[in-house]
Amino acid sequence: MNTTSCEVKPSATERCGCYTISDLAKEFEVTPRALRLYEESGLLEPQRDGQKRIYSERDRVRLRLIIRGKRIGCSLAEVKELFDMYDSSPGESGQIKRLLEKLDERRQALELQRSELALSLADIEQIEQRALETLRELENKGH
Amino acid sequence: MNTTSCEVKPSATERCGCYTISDLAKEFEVTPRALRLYEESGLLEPQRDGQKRIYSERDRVRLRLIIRGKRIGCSLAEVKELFDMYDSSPGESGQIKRLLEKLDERRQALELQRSELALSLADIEQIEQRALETLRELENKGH
DNA sequence: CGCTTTCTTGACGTTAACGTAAGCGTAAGT
DNA sequence: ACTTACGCTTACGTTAACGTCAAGAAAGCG
Ligand SMILES: [Zn+2]
Ligand SMILES: [Zn+2]
Ligand SMILES: [Zn+2]
Ligand SMILES: [Zn+2]
Repeated sequence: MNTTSCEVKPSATERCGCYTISDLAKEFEVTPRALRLYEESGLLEPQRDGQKRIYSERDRVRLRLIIRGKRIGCSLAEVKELFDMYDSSPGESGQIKRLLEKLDERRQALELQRSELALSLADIEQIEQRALETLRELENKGH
Repeated sequence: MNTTSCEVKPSATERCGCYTISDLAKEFEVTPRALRLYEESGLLEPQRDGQKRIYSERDRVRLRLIIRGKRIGCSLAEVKELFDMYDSSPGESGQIKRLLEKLDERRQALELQRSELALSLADIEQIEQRALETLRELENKGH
């Protein structure tokens, strides 16, 4: 951010660690609308300078996690579930164990995905081979 | 199917290769509604006995492919695209080349997915390790 | 001062892939 | 003949994750 309205008043040489909504939107190639949605879904909690949202470094880290989660097929609700557990766990060993269970669930899902993905790649290879054969036959006929 | 209304009149010892909508629905654990949607989307073309749909072995094979496609994140539209190309290609070398291109596209997408999936698994491992450490510390304090 | 940009809060629109009836016909069992 | 099961079409409902306006507030600029 680094504007006059920024509370932090950093030195000239270093960034203050504040981001506007479009700062993060550009950096992560998402729209401001998406960021507001993530907030509405309880995934981000930016501070306010008047009405304007001010995102901290922590928000930025979380946003990275959200996007990573989305890319592996997690819904926003699932991401929130993980965030909540991770937030509330420090201290409670029960929560940590539940977190570990959730992680195991997700890992199993991922490994299932991986094996199906391998099958699909094999399928593609097979179709490709047959298509290549057909192509060669066609070219031989051409002579 | 193997009913009196079946056109095929197979011998008693072998199945005729006809399936009702609920036959396939049960076998693949999808609803009849889904099968009708796949038909509406141009992915299945069952014959009719009056109004009733009669699915052939070919339809069954396609259904398997549809489901496999869905599980790796293909939309119905993408599946249809592949079906169409695969159907129209026999003979046309141009079509075959386009098919090969499409296959390459999909493989690239799959391999991207695979690498992101690997990253995610690594992430999970890391969080798991930290959680386990925290857990051990808590248990040590308990004594 | 007006102009432009960037932000805000609604609120409604969109797409995919079905779910969920409503209302009716047909077939099999008893 | 009555019931139960299954199937059909038509059509509206649902969820997720945004997109797309509209209308207005604050702030920098010449
Ligand atoms: Zn700042
Ligand atoms: Zn190959
Ligand atoms: Zn039959
Ligand atoms: Zn481990």
